[in-house]
Amino acid sequence: MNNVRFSTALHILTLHYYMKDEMLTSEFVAGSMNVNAAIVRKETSNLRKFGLITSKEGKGGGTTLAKPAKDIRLSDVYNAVRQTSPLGKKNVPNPDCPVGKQINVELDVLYNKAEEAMVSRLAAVTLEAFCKPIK
Amino acid sequence: MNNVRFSTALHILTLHYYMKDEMLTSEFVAGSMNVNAAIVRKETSNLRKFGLITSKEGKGGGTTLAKPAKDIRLSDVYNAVRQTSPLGKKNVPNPDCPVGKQINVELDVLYNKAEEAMVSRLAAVTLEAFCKPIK
DNA sequence: ATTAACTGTAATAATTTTTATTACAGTACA
DNA sequence: TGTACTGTAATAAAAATTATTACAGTTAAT
Repeated sequence: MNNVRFSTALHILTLHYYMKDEMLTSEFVAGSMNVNAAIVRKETSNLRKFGLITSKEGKGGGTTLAKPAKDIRLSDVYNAVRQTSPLGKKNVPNPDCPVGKQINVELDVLYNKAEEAMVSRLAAVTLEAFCKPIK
Repeated sequence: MNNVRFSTALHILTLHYYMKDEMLTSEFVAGSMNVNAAIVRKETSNLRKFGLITSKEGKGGGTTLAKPAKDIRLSDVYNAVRQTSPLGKKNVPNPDCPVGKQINVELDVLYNKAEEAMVSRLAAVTLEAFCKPIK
């Protein structure tokens, strides 16, 4: 998961916080971020599926926060964009080797513990708290 | 950092633990892992730089653990292979937007906190503890 | 001293992942 | 009925990751 999605999603949400309850277009958001508007739409669409954004189609449409920033935790954002483990991918080892045969089970357990620790830390931060220093 | 390096490094170390103090060749390790021997050598070479492996060149050479498995923490392994943040990359936002101008500073702070939480969790596990269940 | 079996490392090719671009159907407002 | 949006898919471009090949340098054994 070496991509820009968490950063992108959080930028989108932060911008919405900054702009109060204004409806924002993907074009506008893309401008703040220097990325393509289609990418913003793809991500807002995803965030909507996770209940963080509401969107309105058609003329005068756009997106807003689905709930108060104090009720959005950064772990929610993480879960919305999460693809693979933060510790990376696993090999497909040789099953004829005792270590190769068993290691991925242990790695799964470990990866889960490590990720959980990180996610707990993210859960301790609300969108509001994150946005506060940005004036 | 969506790669296989942490998994690879931990596999290498686990195999050494499993094989006691035997000197292992990159060919042997690669066989357990279904990867190329040159990749194993690249990683053992890196682990050596971080003091986790000792290696011996020439005929009869190979690698061994540099210290007892109980003295190796999985955070050491993480630090040896770490490249980018586990939360991914950041955008290069528009500096003419107030949010775009400030967000990366806040993201840096957040990314560091999140990563630290994960690394602390890894530090709580020794190589020995990780390897124990692998018979 | 020569050969064989290793590590270390670099160059480069192949593959996979990520991001950008383009296009257009569908929706809503004026 | 036109205009301004979102949603989404297809595809191209770029970047990151992994595999392969090659070979110099080292050590041990004969």
